[in-house]
Amino acid sequence: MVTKGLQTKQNIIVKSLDLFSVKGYYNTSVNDILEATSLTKGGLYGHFQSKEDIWYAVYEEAVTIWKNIVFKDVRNIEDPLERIKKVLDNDLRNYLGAHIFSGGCFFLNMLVELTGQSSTMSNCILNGFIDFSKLINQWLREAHEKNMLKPGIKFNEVASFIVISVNGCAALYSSIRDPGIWKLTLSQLNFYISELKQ
Amino acid sequence: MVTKGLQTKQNIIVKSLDLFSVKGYYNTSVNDILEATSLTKGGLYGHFQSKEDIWYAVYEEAVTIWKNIVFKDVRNIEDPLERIKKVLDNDLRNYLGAHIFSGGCFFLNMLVELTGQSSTMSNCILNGFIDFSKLINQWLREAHEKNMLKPGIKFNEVASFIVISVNGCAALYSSIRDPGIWKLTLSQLNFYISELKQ
DNA sequence: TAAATAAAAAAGACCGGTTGGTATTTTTTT
DNA sequence: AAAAAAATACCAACCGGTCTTTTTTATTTA
Repeated sequence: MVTKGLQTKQNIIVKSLDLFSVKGYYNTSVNDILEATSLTKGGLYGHFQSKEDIWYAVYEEAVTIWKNIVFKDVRNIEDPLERIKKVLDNDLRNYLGAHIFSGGCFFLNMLVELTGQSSTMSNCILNGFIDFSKLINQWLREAHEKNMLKPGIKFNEVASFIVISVNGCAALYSSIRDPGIWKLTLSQLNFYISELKQ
Repeated sequence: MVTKGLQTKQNIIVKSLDLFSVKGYYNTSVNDILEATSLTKGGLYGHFQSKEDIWYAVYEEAVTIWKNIVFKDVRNIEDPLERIKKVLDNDLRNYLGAHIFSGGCFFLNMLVELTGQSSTMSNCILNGFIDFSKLINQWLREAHEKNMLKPGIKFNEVASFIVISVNGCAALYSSIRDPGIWKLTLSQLNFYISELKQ
């Protein structure tokens, strides 16, 4: 059974996620969260010890949401390169382009804001990107072992470059808000991947 | 002759540029600027009317510095594709990789932070990126007119994709601080551009 | 060249409002 | 009736910004 308290806690997380993605962590005040949740100080601080604690809960929630979207209908794809293309399509079309978070990509926004401010928080984000890059790297190696790639391809560099491009897209799309941005990124990334094939 | 006041004003701009690039605009307090410049409230507000006014002056300064680095030894390059490569090399190696601003790329950091907060300030940054993209677009068209490119290349998409990738690189490099990041971006971007040739 | 003076620059005290966070009391669920 | 949840009042520190006074700088005059 879901108690009232857990419902409230979840609501704090969901509302804060939206606020953080739009206004950023530092420029979102605890008061903003109180307004969004119709709570008072006492009500909020009964569920979390600090604003930073809210952020960690928000991060976990964001990861869960992101994974559900990005890895949808992916694991069953045989061709590793097609698998990568599908993940990128999910990420740019169904995550970024679908405005899952009002402020764009929560992770990119937070990485940029928190770098140089809080190493624990920014490392949290960074590790997520590194894991994502490692997964693509692994799929590229799989493609290589199936003799699908040109010789001399550096998997880790390609994987990092893909993650980098996706994040650059997130940065510019959040600001421009023209679907052409993620569409062009998708098509150029597909071109780039196709040029890896032999 | 350079008066004392102009020296102080320039110092405020330089110190604020560094602070904004590291801590961000909102998380840099006027007090931080006072500490960095060894000024007091009265001394600072004699030169600028508001914190936002400081930001605009900082932006102008950052643009000047960036242009001087990125367009160094570029205009005299005949081959338009080599010209693009040189600009990217300057941007990633001599601007981003050389830590011209302590916090990484001032423009990317500000775009992410200010989007959704101040449309006037974020548009200021955005227009800079659009101009940069237009310039690359123009050079690509030049390459096309010299029959250097494969048929069917969409110049504006390629130009946007290059700007997007460079910004993604800035986001991740600021956080990871491993030169491998901008080096790999450079090499993959060069590969990508080489695949545009016929 | 040195003193006088006008103007520029900087100092410092102060303002209302907001920040994240705490402790206690009241209300609502179990 | 016990426990969980929420409300309320409060805190010191800090926010961006203003105003008046003092100090320094630059210019003029003797």
